[in-house]
Amino acid sequence: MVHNGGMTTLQIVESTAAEACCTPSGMQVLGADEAQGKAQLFKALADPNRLRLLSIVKASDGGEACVCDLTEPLDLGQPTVSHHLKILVDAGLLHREKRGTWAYYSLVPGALERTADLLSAL
Amino acid sequence: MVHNGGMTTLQIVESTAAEACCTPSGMQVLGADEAQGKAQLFKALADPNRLRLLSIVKASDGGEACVCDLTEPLDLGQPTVSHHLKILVDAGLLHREKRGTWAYYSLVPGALERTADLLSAL
DNA sequence: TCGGCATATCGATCATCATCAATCTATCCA
DNA sequence: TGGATAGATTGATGATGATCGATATGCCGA
Repeated sequence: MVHNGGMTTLQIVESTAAEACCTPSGMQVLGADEAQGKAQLFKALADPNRLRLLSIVKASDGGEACVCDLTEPLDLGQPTVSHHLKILVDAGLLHREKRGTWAYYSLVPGALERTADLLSAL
Repeated sequence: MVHNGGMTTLQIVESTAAEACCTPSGMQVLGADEAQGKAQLFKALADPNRLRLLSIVKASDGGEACVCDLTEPLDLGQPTVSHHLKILVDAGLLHREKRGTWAYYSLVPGALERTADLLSAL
């Protein structure tokens, strides 16, 4: 609100869900739909155990780890770890590959960097 | 877990709460305390309305905005906006300056960039 | 000093989330 | 084929969070 009686110059840019992840060129401030999608990504990062999962996977030999690698260091039950991994996969941060009995998780290349860019581009 | 019967090579590095935000040089994976602190920061970003608040403040004239600038575009009640702003201030992302009756909020310089760096450095 | 305005805080409510125990599915091996 | 193992799914529970109405605080102008 401008206290000299003038109009505010802010422009709210709305967008459809389909284009929620690509930024319109003329955008001034984040629209509701884009904000929703980006918040979803940060929600995936807003848990200490999920941050540790990403860190352990990144530091693991070969850049991948299976669930049994991740249960012990986090001191969580296997279903809970599996649940967190699913959230990270759904967010596009982790990749899941099943080989035989084991499921191997690895970082999606560039995903963390793209997420970081979201912040600078806010 | 290494399936050839050998020991795992992962090292968990713990740290006290006091040093939760500075990364020890020899660190391999995120310890529980560091993860806690970093998750707290991402929690502040994990809400679409708070992302829009940051975006509006950043795009505002002079880089600052008061609560009455922010209530209308978000279509939220004033107490709710005030609540979100407090979370962003507590997270170190926004700065609050009271001038007369109005409270002006502005981005903490470099805060978003530092948060982005947390991701690349995971 | 008083009334009005901007903002903050409080208390309650409803929704979301993290976690676990139990169970299910799929794969491997004997 | 049957048992064992890795991982996913389900259902329940306790905790955390977003939102609002009501109220408190603090500042300004008459």
